[in-house]
Amino acid sequence: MMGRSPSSSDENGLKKGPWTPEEDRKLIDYIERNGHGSWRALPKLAGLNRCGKSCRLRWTNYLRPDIKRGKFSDEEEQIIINLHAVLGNKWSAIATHLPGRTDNEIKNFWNTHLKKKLLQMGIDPVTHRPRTDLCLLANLPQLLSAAASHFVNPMNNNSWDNNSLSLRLHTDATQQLAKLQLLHNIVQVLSTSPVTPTMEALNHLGTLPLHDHDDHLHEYLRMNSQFELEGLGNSTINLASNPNQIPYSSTFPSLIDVNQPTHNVHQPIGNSKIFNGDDSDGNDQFGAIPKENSLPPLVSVLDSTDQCFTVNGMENKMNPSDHISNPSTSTSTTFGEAWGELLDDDDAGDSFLLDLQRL
DNA sequence: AATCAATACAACCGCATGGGG
DNA sequence: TCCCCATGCGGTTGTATTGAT
Repeated sequence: MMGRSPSSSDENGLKKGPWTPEEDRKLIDYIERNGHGSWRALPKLAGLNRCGKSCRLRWTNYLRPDIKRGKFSDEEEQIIINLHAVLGNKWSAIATHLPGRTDNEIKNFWNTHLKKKLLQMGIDPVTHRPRTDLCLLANLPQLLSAAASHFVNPMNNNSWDNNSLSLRLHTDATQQLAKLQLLHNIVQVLSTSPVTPTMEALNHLGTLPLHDHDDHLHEYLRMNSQFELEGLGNSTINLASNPNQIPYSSTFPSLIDVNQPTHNVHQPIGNSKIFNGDDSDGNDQFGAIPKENSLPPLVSVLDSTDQCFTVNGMENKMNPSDHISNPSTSTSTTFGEAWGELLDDDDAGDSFLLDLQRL
């Protein structure tokens, strides 16, 4: 299709550049009859004026019969993102989790689509952590919009077939990773924002029931915001900045250690093993997470007086008590309900995020 | 309709790795 | 232990295609 000039050839007179249908046919015919054997010897035996390496690449990246062609599904996309967060640019390792996809295809898809998508979500595609080189508040609507689509439950997607149980289970695990990472991003944006209503909204997290399967979320929220989530009722939410606060990363690791190369830095959540492929021997896949990875402490609502914030150059003044004292206000209620939906893992996301956007 | 820029992706390059002698 | 060779892998390039102006 595309590629190098068809007229190019190397110093040995071997052809380079795009393959012709005739060359493809010769290569396929030979391999189907004889297997590839020695790639170096293959071109001569197959009647091809190509180097063995070129033949190998053509076969493995394009002609192999088990290659799955066409667009990446949402599930595949999610798996790639989450595996990349864990494995870094180990395209071949990622490819082992996506049957029919080549490392080259995944790499190209990452570079042309997913990197940009993550950037739009406010996530650094290298570290998978929130970007700090932009005005996060200004980008919050985009972040939430991206999150809304991100949280659409893939289990309800018709694209699953009956033979994809492994992929489905895998996605389930990576989905949890994705959620946690995105929650991390959102909380980070909210917690670093001086805008009072976001803190008010976060207050209502404390009233939410959590589900057994959301232990990680539970722990994440606890460590990030110092909420007392269990048996909270109407008890006070401690949002105060605490100098002794345990960095969440020390007990609940970020998915990514921004300070380390991405290929050897990641910890599984809790003790769970998430991936069962080639890289799950656990020897040195998961390293320690430095303390710099912690979120900044949240601002105390209780201590706050009138707070000023600026959006798009306009100064606003909010009295947090207006919101805290009235939990029935629409933003508070919808945030809490929606957060519950999010944690409920069913119809996660849309209403919650839309409500959050209104804050 | 023409031009330019952005995108997509096959293919290439060069280094890394592992096995055999 | 060292060297050579075959293959694997990740990064980059080059060009056809698509979209915007």
